[in-house]
Amino acid sequence: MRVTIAEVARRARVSKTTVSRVLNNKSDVDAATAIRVREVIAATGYIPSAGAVGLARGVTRTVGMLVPGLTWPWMGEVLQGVADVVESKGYGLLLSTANRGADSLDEFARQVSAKAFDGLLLVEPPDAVRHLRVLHDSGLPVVVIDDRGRRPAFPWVGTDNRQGGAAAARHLLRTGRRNLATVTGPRDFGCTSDRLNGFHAAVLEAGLDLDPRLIIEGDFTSESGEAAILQLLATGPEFDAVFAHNDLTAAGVLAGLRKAGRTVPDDVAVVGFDDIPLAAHTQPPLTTIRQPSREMGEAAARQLLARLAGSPPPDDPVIVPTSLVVRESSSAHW
Amino acid sequence: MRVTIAEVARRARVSKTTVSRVLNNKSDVDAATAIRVREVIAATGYIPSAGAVGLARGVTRTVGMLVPGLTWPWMGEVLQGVADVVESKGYGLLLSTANRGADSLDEFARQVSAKAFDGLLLVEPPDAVRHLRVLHDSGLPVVVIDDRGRRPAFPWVGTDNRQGGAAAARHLLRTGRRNLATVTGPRDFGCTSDRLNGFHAAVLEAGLDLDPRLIIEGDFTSESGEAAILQLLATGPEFDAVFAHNDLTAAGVLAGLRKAGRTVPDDVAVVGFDDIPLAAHTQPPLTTIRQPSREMGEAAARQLLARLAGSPPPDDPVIVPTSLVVRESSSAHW
DNA sequence: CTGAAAGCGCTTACAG
DNA sequence: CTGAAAGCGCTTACAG
Repeated sequence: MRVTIAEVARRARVSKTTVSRVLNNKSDVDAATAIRVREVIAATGYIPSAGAVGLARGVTRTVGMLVPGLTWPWMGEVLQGVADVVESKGYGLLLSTANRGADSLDEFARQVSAKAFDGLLLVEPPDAVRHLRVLHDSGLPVVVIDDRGRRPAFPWVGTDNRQGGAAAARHLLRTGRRNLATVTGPRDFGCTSDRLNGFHAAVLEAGLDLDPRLIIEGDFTSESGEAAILQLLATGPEFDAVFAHNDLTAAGVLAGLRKAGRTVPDDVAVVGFDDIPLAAHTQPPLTTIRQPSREMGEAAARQLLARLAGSPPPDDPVIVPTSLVVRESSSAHW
Repeated sequence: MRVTIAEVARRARVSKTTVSRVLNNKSDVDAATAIRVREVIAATGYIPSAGAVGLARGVTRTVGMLVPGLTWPWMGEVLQGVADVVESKGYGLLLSTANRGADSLDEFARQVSAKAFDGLLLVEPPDAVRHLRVLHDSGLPVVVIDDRGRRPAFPWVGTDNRQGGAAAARHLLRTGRRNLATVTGPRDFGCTSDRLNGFHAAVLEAGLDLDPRLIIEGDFTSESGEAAILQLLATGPEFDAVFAHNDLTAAGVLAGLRKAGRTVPDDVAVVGFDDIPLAAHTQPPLTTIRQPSREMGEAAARQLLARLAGSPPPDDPVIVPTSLVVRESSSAHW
């Protein structure tokens, strides 16, 4: 039989009110009484029922997290960042997936309405916009973790895609490359245009320009990277470097170059984006722009918990900077 | 203001009892009354509070999941498998991490005691044994997802490591390899001995044997794979194939062979274990024994939900079979 | 077929 | 410093 507050009260010969007071460290309890109650608590191993506390207080000490899918390469890092701060504050983490489309979103909307959590972390899903109305209406605190570079109506944390694109260009130029090709992400993603704009701006800054024929749209898969390279080699002008908008695409670029007999980095340098685990194990290992997934998770969780603790929503998004990770796919051999 | 059952009852001019009945599809409600109540529910968007229902029913419709860490390469697949079945049954998933050591386990034990969930999925953590006592005592239904090949005291789902090891050996022998080296996982992991035993048995079956000098203990990191190869090349007998006990180690093996100037697969064939995303992108792409992580997650979740629905605990563990994935690191060029 | 009442396990004014 | 009582939002005998 589970021990309840009533049982503890009985054994300590006090009221439930008093037990509740020592449980919550209210100051006005006689020292001796408090000690007696604490002894009973320790002896019985009593832990208040989360559900009952939640109902009485109107708060669950749980945060929800909705992710588009769990198998994306950087999701583990994001989750770990979130879990670390959420757990260290004694909150629970209720995880939901938008993996099964409308069904999952409906199920999720139920959880929101059922007040199953106090706040929500949202890793921006493809098309949840319609469903997000529920969130607004419910007045639930939300922080979005944005991997797409859209500008949501909620507080959000993102990374500096523009800056990352610029860093890629500068690195390539610094190591002597002049004819830069790009395999982008899907055109309608905000991060794609940010990465491309930053890349372009840095090239202009150096007094050079990008050849539009060397910009190919990909879709973030390695297949699209390989296809882009084969197309460039067949029909495009010469190039001595490729900036791929993510590492998977870059891996495809590497494969395409290998098939075509081009050497990396001697003939062509390759730079990716993300720094997923894969990047260190391609051949050659991939130079890339590290996306700080874990830090983004941590920052988002911290921001949400701050709101739950009463802070007002921040005016500005949190932007965690990218960083350049140099590996062999771009090292200058000259 | 949140709408409650009382509000619905008032608007529908019935008692809360009746509303509760139609909510839970009890049969004995007048058809017309039921319709009226449903209309009010639809009009107000009423969803019962999860916390209140849980308190009244003594059940949370949430399952807990404790994982050693979120950044392991195959964890995403396991999580997705679990999430898919848990969500499809309308359960919530409360995720906890043992990442911060004793602290996290304590925090987790509190959640268990606080009855925050109805059942638990446990991805076997390094040393949670001591803490697991809480679980037993609490009478909480538990299913463990076992990546270590230990034999826990709970119902569990695992994969057939022995069979996987055997498949690796048979594949290598079938493609003409005769001098088989192995880089194992840590010696005290059950999966290490299972994989090694299966491998060895298949070799014996073919009328051959393993040279003990060609068996090196690794620790599941790519560094250990690379180190093992360099050591073998320096001091060991010749070999024409390597079976690494996971893909990360295999990636290190590939790197070591490359540095030593050995060609894969011509000089040496390499087979890994797991089939993490990396495996398709090494150079050459890695032949490996696929560990069915997602299926394991699904199976475990299904089993747990069955128990929550009243099924007795199964006598036997669920063993999801491995499968051989042939890529270029082992294709016979002869 | 329907409702009043008790109960789930807590917290929180309120009164003393 | 302490306790009786009401309340959080549901469900479930019980009675009719």
